[in-house]
Amino acid sequence: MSPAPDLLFRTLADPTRRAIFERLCREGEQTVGALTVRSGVSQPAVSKHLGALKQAGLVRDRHEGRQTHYSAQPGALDPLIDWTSQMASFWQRRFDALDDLLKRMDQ
Amino acid sequence: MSPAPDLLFRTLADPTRRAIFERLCREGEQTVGALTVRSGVSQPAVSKHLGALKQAGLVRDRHEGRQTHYSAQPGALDPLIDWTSQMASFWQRRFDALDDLLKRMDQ
DNA sequence: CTTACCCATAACTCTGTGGTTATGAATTAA
DNA sequence: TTAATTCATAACCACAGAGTTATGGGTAAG
Repeated sequence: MSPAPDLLFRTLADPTRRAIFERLCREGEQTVGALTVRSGVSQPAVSKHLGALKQAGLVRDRHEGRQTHYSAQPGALDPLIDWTSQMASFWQRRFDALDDLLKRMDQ
Repeated sequence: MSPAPDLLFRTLADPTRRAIFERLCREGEQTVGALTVRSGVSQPAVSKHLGALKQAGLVRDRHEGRQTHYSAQPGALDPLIDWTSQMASFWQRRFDALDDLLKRMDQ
């Protein structure tokens, strides 16, 4: 199996970090300074969160002069979608099996 | 917005706990003892994880004599699915807007 | 009744990590 | 050149929480 879901869950578990990612998804590319405003934490904290998001493949950075622009990398959520639908399918499969069993018992 | 995604992400972020949930999804209802075997941790640790999963609405417990049976509660993953598709839609919307802009500039 | 078993809780330890301030590197402005 | 800015890194602190062992409550078995 892919080890990807683990890193994604860990990275998105922190509310501050997830809020930053949500802002990048909603509002598009942002500089570190812009993200720091109304983030509730200091600029170094934001930088560390962005580093974590980048390592998880959730964001991309683009250097332009002395400022760095970050943007969301939506495709990185795919392993998460895969995992959830897989869990759902496991449940569905067992449900179907139970359904079959009940039908056969009914005969 | 629903505060649900936060609890779900936090709960599923721990590998041991997520593994327990995965086993319940794959193999169906299990007792605490059965889950402890090959979990890699002690029985009290498993109990605590099950408590966290229950509080997040991810599992149900059923008491039968002196043993407790736990089973996955798949519908609880819905907020996670909603959140991911919402993030994807934000991205898509901005992509569409950019697309429009480029089309208009092209005229 | 006594013993054995299953699970949950309590009490505690220790690591991971999110937060801070301080500082430096790189770039732009004066 | 000097000063001001933007961001990243370093060093440190504090707390959350995942793990452990010890123990007790409840149920089944002898």
